[in-house]
Amino acid sequence: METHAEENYLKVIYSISGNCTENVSTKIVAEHINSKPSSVTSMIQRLSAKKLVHYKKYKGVSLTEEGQKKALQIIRKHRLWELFLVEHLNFSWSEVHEIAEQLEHVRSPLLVSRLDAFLNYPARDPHGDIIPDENGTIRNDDTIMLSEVQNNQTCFVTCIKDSSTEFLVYLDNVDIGLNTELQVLESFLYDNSIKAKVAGKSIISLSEKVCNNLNVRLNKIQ
Amino acid sequence: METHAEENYLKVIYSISGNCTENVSTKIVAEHINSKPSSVTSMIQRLSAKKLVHYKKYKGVSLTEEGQKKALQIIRKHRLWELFLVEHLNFSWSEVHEIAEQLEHVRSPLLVSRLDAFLNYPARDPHGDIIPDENGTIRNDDTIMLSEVQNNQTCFVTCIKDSSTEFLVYLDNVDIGLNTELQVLESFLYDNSIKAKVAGKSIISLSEKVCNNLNVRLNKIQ
DNA sequence: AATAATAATTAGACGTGACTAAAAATATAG
DNA sequence: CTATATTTTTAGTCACGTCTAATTATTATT
Repeated sequence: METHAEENYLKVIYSISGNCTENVSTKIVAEHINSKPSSVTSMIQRLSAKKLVHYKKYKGVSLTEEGQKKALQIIRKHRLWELFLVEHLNFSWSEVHEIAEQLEHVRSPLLVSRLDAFLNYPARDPHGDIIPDENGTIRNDDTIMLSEVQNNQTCFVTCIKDSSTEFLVYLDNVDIGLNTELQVLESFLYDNSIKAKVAGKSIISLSEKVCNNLNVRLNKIQ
Repeated sequence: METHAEENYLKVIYSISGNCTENVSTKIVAEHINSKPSSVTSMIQRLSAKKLVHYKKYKGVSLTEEGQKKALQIIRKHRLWELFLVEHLNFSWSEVHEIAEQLEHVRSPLLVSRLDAFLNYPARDPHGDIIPDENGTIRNDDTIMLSEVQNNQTCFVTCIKDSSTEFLVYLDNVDIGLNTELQVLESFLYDNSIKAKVAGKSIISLSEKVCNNLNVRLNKIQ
């Protein structure tokens, strides 16, 4: 049984390292969780004692199988609640993150499966992220980063990876959302920015950071 | 801004003393919250410093206006979530308490009002308790305790005051639930138990404790 | 390879919230 | 109205989770 804080650490470590479970530095975790490296170290040591992370002093941290499973349970809950909030309580997709951060810690396996059923066993949350199943499995898909798309190819946004308010506000401003069509016109090696046509209308420039935080699919229908 | 523990104390103090905000002893609070009197004292002192309770050493504790308002906000959330769980996620009324204890601490005024709207501004939760409004006001009603009903009067259960699993299991067992018809046949001064006809069918004996924990209404339709 | 810069860890402190054991106050009984 | 029983409070400890400051490793630079 994990505390809320422990659950948050697992979730953040997962979201930084992804499925590949590479080693993550104390500093990066601290930045993501809005705390200090020393706090991270002490928590990491506790998680290590619980065998939820692999940890070697000065060598960074990675999730154990067990830790990853727990992280994915939290992420599953987070995404199910987000979808509930958007679909049934009329929240917009940019408002739900903070509330879901709280709801994700509610402990009741039955509640999660009932919510899943209520939402009709959804595949993705309102940001387009795949919702892990009860076992923590994530269905494969053909999604790539916008930065990987070739010139003149057209693609569709499937996932906003960075869920910071700043990014969401930016995207609203340039009229990019889930399923928006993007045609890559030019890529600039100089700063890895691209020029793209948004929804067949406006032409704008997108920075490297933006391109790395948008996932897209080349074929329209999934 | 209160912690979860503080919120739980406010809620328990309210549910012991009720709207009359009478003084409550340390020991009683400790029993309700499943902790020790010394722990209660230290929390009470903190709540007192925050001006959420009136407290004089050795004289018990009562909620301030502010404290009562906060307590009612928590109770409002608790009851709204309980209703949501029963009406939309197919939980039975005896299963929801524990989950609602967690959901009630989710902090988001917008979420509460959206949930309220989603549930169509309900007046009562699945146990028959009145749901306080946004201002913490509880609508008056004509509910009395079963122990106050005269012989040969017929009444209908409006509220199960004790929400312990033991009591709920007991009620299931004797086929008493919300809105069940009860006809009081005899009252025994010896132990304040009564003999009653349940739903016009079985005749059973109900202890004083049971009679004090069931609220009823004399007219059928509220 | 030695030094400077950066990152990670430890040490020590603090607030929260609980506990036990002991002391103080209040209530009850003879 | 004492003596006893009960309740309440205080004192001291502990785990969680955070912080700052100081120390130790690692990495980058020259």
